[in-house]
Amino acid sequence: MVPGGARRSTIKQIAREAGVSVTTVSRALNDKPDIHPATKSRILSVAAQLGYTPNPMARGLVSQRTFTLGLAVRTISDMWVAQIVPAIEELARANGYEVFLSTHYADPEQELHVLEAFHQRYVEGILVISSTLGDAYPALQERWGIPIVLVSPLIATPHRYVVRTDDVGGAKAATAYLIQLGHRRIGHIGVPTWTLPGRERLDGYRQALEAHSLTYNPRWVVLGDADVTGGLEGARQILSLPDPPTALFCFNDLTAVGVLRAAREQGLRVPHDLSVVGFDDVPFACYVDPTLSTMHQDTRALGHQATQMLLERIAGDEPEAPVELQTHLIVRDSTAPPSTRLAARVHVVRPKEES
Amino acid sequence: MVPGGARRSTIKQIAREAGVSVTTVSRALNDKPDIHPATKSRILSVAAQLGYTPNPMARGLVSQRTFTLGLAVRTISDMWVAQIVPAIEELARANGYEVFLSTHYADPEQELHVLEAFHQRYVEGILVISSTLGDAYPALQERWGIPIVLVSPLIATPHRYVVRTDDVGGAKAATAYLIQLGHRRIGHIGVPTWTLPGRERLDGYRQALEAHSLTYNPRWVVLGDADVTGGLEGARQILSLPDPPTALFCFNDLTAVGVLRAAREQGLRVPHDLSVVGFDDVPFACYVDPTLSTMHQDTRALGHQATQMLLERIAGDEPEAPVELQTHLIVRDSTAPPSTRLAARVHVVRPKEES
DNA sequence: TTGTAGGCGTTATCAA
DNA sequence: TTGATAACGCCTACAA
Repeated sequence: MVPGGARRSTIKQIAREAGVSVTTVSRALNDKPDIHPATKSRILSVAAQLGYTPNPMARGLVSQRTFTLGLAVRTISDMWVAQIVPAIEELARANGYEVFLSTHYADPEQELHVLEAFHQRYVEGILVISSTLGDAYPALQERWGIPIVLVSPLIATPHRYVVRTDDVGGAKAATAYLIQLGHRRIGHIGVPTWTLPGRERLDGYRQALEAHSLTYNPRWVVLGDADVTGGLEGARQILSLPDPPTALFCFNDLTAVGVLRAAREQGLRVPHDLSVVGFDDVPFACYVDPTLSTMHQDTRALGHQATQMLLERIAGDEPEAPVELQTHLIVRDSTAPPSTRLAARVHVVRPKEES
Repeated sequence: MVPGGARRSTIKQIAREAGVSVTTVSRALNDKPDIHPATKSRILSVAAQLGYTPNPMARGLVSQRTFTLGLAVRTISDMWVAQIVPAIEELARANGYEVFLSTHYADPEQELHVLEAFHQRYVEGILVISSTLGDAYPALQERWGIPIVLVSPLIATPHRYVVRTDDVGGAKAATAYLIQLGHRRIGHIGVPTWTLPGRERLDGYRQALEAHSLTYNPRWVVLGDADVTGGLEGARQILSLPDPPTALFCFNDLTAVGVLRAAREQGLRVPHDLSVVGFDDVPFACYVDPTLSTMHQDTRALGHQATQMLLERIAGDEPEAPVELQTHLIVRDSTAPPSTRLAARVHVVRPKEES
């Protein structure tokens, strides 16, 4: 870098310039009592004129604080995550914290690396979205002496400090909604049950069926990847059954988009021939065709609450935990009462020349 | 936090434990010469056993280094950005740097705040994606004494240190491709020209038309927002013209998705009645229906090159700058040779366009 | 090959 | 109301 511009002013310089001691400068800068208003304002103006900014390292060295948080996410290229992150960053920043961001790609080994790197950087607290370390957190916390808060863990964990979505409830509500529309044959495109959300959304789905005395048909349930391809393949499989369901509750909006494609492949019109409900309510849910009915997650609240919890714990308080946020149903165009395929061919809802 | 786990070991403790001075410990830890292999290994094992991690603040205080980078992005909820960020983070981390992430929402005031916060945190360098401060960077760099590197600035800038995409070239290639398919009436759904990408993609579009002796029809160009709604509204306007184009080159994939919806609204089949080309090649480009032909941007390279440039400048080197990365066309299902449907709606066909 | 001493910029504890 | 002075943890001359 160009030399010359780099030199920073210190309290020592301010002290010299203002004709006082560094102690007095420190007092003025930190709004401490026992200082004459006149000297204080003089010092402040000198500081401003010198463009002084305190050195966080020097400060941290004595105060043992870094005002830094670590944030580990599975990937940033996930719209659900991408909505949570800014909420965290904003609240952290509003409290004087800066946040280190890192990706763990749902790999426990990588996650541990990331967390260790955070610890080495003396972060004051760690936030993990879609955590995969399960049992490890209480011990890590204890060992490192810093609080760890989990947002929607991917794996079940004994850790108390968790902010998550009520997946069971959301899945139940989504399924109940389909039942209420009149569907009796409802399938589920899910993800493996070793993941917490996968298991719980499946559970919610089953509970809703049970609550309405509908029998659970395992052939209407396919567990695959939590992306478009997963939804596509799962739906292909289910829709080629001799007795396919008339509605599908999908793990998330991505899988729902895959289902939409599969339906199109098979010449099924959504929602007329097939109703589809997603989960998450990511931004593009209202851009696909048809727009997606889905369970809305308040990602902003998720981020805020988690950060809040972390900051409270850093402050030494004991926040209420765990926190579970509710979802709510967003009805768009991918759901409707069931009809038979033949009837569907009579009504032309949308011009659809293909197939 | 639970007390007890918090205490960190220091070189002083290691020194005591190993029966040497702190200097010797420092030497051992930093691979300095002039130390007996035996003492070194003894010290190292003590350090390991104590779970020692150097205090970056103490270290930074003397070395004047933080090994921290600042990364300001417009928003993280943009798939294009979300692809660049991990590339930056990975390379930074591989070089021992941690990165602070912050959002500026394309607001110059907020961006300045963010950059100032970075400066106050003593970051060693700053990366800005979609920067909006235009003229300010050289002065900020000079004043703060730290390098700033821009990734695809939103606003034209005299700043040298820029890594960007060849927008003109990409737009030209996209348009040329449509021409080559046989289209003679090609429109553009763009964004305002006070943005650099907006202006350059429009320029590229016009250059391609000119190069093929096609006249530029201003009514076939609508500038709006760079999102789905922008594309939707722009396409509605253009497609309701008495003589609409048979192909549209869109500012990005989002606007292209909007165009797809508008086409559907009007009962137009893509690509049969209307060809659509996007820009960016974000992941969902191959999930929409029809899948989107688009100009691929190498977001990974964008992030890597920018980080590389920044690290080199931090190291005192003078990297080649600016860097411009090429795009390449991805042909999917949203483009085809023109057919007669829209042409039929044209009342007067100028002979020139028929050729 | 090792150790001593000084300082990085700041805050905290005392005494003046 | 102020100012020495001693930390905080680490590094780097310089001395031994």
